[in-house]
Amino acid sequence: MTSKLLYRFIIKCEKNIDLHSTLFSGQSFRWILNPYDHSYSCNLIGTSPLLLKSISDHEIEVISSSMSIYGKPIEDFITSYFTLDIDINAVFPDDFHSIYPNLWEMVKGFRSVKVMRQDPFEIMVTFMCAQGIGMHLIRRQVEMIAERYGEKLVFESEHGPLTFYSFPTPSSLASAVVNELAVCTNNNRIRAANIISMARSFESGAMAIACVRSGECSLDALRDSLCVHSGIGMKIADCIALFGLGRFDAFPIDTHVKQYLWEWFGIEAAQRSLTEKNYRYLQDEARKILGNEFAGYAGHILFHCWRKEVRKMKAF
DNA sequence: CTCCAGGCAATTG
DNA sequence: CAATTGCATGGA
Repeated sequence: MTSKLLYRFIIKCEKNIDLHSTLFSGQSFRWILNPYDHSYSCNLIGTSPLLLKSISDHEIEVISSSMSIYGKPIEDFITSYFTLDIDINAVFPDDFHSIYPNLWEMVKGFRSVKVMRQDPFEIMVTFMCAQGIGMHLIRRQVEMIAERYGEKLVFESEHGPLTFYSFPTPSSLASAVVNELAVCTNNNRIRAANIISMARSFESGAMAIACVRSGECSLDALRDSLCVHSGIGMKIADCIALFGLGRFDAFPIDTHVKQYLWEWFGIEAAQRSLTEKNYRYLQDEARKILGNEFAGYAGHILFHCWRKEVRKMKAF
């Protein structure tokens, strides 16, 4: 099936946005970098492929065969997806730079990284694949899931055909077989079964309802409704809230966050293991430093800065 | 060879 | 409570 790319949009951003860092900062696992022209491409659930390219620090070129995505005009979708509506100056507390001047020198260069408002179901699946393995393997799993269970679309570009796979719908994964899905999940059958079970719940309504109400309820209540499902613990529930449900107050703590809470902020409890009690305690401590409203947004910028500047991690 | 990668759940002391 | 173990693979 081949169709032509028809529509071209230029999105203007008031603030600087670094597309590459944003798309490869560890929150999105399936954007592809096109080496020919340094554009980025992805095919979301039930949409036509999306091609993005930086025109300047303040402009993004968007090419799509459709005028809208998820029922929104492209401009509105991009603004929401990349949270261009969020004022970066409101993300870190006003006194942060004066309390941590040395840290701020390093962190401020990463403020163009955006936390995105991604699709809840896609985020659930991808972060359920992110347990105890490296970023490289996580990306491979998500790519394989899309190739095997998504819809194939081929577009003709000036450089030749480009093949895309949409992210699978909930019903597509709900009807998957454990042994076949496990091929895509690092041969981990437990993980595959958990994803199938979650997809069925999403399809039948329980998870969908939790998502619809996610903006109104407390963070604790939202996390509890997500943690009901096998394979979703507190960390992944917080990731779903932050990256998939636009809850920028959610503050997931993983090995990297744990490390910088000790190294940068001297929180001694961060040296101990992440038991449930300690996890909650560390979140409270983090909110004292980063505030409540954008704790997770700021935390992700710190996460990306830690991995790249301190750990010197090269992998996406 | 060992250790660690964006953990979770079940078991044991 | 806290600590340990199985789940799986690959790269440093």
